[in-house]
Amino acid sequence: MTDKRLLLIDGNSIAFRSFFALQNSLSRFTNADGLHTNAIYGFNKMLDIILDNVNPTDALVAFDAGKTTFRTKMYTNYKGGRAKTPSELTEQMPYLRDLLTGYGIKSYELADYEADDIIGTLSLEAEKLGYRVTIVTGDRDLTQLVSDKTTVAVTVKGVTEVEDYTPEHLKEKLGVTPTQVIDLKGLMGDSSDNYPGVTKVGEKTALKLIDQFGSVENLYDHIDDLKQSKMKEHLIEDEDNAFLSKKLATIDRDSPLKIGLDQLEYKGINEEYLIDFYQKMGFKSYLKKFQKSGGLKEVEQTQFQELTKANLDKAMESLGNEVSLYLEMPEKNYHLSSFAGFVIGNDEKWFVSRNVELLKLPTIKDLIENIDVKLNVFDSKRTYVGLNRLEINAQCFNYDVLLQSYLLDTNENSNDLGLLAQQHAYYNVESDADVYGTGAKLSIPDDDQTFFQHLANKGKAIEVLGKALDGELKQNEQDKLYWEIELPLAIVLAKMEISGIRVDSNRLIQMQSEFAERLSEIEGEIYRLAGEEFNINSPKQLGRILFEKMRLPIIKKTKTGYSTAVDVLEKLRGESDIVDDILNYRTISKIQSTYVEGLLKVVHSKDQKIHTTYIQTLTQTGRLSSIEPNLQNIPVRIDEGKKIRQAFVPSKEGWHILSSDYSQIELRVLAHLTGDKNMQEAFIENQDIHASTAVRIFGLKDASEVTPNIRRQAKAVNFGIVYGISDYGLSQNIGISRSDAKKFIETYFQEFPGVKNYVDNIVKVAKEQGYVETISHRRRYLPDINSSNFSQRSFAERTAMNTPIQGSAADIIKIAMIKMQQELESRNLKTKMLLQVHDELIFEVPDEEMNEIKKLVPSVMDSAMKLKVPLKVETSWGNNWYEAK
DNA sequence: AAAATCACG
DNA sequence: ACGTACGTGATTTTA
Repeated sequence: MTDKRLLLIDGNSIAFRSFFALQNSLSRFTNADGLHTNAIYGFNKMLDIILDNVNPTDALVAFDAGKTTFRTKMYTNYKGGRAKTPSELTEQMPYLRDLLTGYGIKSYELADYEADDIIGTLSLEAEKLGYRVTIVTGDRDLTQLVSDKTTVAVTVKGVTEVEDYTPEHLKEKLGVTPTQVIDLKGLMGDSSDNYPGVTKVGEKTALKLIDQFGSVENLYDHIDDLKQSKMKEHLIEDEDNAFLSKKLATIDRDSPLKIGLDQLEYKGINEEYLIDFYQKMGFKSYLKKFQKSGGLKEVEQTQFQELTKANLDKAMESLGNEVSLYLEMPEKNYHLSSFAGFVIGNDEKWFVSRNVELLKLPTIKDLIENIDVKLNVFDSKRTYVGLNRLEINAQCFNYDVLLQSYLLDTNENSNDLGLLAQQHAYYNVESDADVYGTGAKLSIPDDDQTFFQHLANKGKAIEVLGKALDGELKQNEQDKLYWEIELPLAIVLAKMEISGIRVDSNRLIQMQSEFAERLSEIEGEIYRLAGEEFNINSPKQLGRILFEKMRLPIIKKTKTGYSTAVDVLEKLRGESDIVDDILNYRTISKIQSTYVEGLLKVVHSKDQKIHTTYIQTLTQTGRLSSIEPNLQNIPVRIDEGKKIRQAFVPSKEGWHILSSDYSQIELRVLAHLTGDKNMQEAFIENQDIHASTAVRIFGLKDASEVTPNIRRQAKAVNFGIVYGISDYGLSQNIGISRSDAKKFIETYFQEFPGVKNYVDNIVKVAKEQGYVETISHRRRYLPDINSSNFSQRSFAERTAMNTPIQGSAADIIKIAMIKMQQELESRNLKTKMLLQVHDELIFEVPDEEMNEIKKLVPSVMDSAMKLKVPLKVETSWGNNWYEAK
């Protein structure tokens, strides 16, 4: 006897399972080279679980060798008609072999044979020698191999859960013996392998027949015993098929392998190889395991010295005119965060301290404020704001590694320098998460050595990466984008955040009690109509009331139950008065919780202002985003919500709020990018663009024939074009049939041939180069553009159309903001730029500057970039944001 | 942590 | 036949 345990894995089958299990997150699983990695990741996960369970002494992963096998010779249609394997999976197959090498597991394939046959042959051999065998597959056919020595683990859903088949389990579940699995397949056939079996005989019937006769052979020996039935006719007619199918289903347990059991020893993981592989694949979670076990390559530690008052002057003197600086603010919100310490230095000289007060001392402050000293940082906006809070005014930022990385690839924007460095193949700095912990456990180490070392490593990482990424930006022709737009913008944004916007808290508090009163009224009415009290905020409970208790028609379902979203409720309006009450309740409670109460929470008590944080390195298109709080989605469409804007007031008595917004900027960018003459003409002649679109697509004589409804439809078409149009989307949006929507789009493309041409071309460009660009060479990669998955590919195609439009509009307003800030400063104006809302800039203006500003702002904005059509800017002002509209 | 909903451009 | 409009963030409930 032996205590050997052999693990046999059906490689193709598990790869397929892994791929499809993680198909929804396909786009999240790509490495730096754009290779998809979901199947590899899933395979790895499965391996870990299986190895842990089986603890094998020997192991092998068997793969299918190619398209043709001895089975295709028997039956040409074997596995015919199968959908082609998605290219996203095919490209991963070679790397699976590398993964297995890293795990110390042999992989094997044999011409003319399938993985099943390899597994069948080896398991039989092993059984003879007394091994225990475990077979892992996603294919239940292999259960024909189970025995008292061999278990077959079939994946249930995904790859993490398996069902273990033993002879007993097989009997219990299907009532058959292992060899009868073959008879079963013979009778029922296999649609995925494309062999027929007997007509109209499925699993149920086949099991019944096997229970009765034991085998296909015996069944046909006694076929006359069956009483006359359709089934009997089919059995007789398809006798050949039954035997053929049985043969096809039979695993060859004597295939001519050129590998023997003695070569399958499971050697265990090759750490160095696997770490290298994981780094190539970008598998951070797997890499982490090694870090914990201490197996990861040693981080090269940067030398440092603690900075003190005593050595400060000499230290700064040694640094020259380019330094890297990292100011550690552990909390996310840097307007409020504590300061944990800093590192400053270059080359081999790195100085660290926990005491940020040192930064205020002359030599170091002078260095940072010296316009000739270049500062390399990670996140210049954060650093600027932090230093500003210490009353230090940073002057000359140079490399901002976060910003550079984001411009190179919008997805590489981690706020953790260590993680971001990894994405650029720099490993000599750990992630903050590893050194400081995360969530509730986040804390700066008490131990100086640990903390200082990490800071020093960060300084070095910035120095090395800043230079490297600068080179990459040049290669991509993105250097102007970085130096002339994004880097200067970071400081403009920092100044806007620091200025903040004054909020009249008393106004909000007054609104709070008004809304509270109305909410409780509506609440009472809803409870009365529903006949009971329940949580109106819970879609689940609301769904039960509306669709079960009150029996309103079900319009739409979500993953978890009934949908109660606005578009559904709107259709139910006539059914019961409760619907209107719910809609009202929703509107008001949204305003109350998110805006009235939400904003009150983030007003700084010190200055009665809100200081948002703009995120410059997040969106896929180049827009900004705004958090804590989001000041880019303050209500405006519904008057009740819009009143929130009354609480946004100037910071000084007698000043006004002024707002300027670009009119139709995205359609103007579209007219520019597409070069469409008809569209350009409309803008050059300053026509109402939606009306003129309506004239064209509805074949009207002139604008006088455009009714509001027709204009509304044309407007929806224009939006559709910008979003990457589909007939379905348009039909849903304006409530017309899909075929009508299709006609609209066709007519649109006839009338605007330049647009049609652009749409076709941009998709082609995206497919060829893998990314699209804005006017300023902002880049967005589209890894799914060649996907075999229709919906992923379609999504990528729509984003290919939309991103250059939305992104170029973002470029334009960013340029305008930089010029605007320059003008305000060079003219020594007191006016402050406060907010940006994608196509709109908001200022607070002292009365004496109003005349100048109301001309200056639009003129800077409309001249920000020269397009083939004019840019149009509309301006208004008032005592608060509500009035400035 | 994910899902549902709804606020904005 | 597939299953959709593009880009965001905050709040609440639920698993």
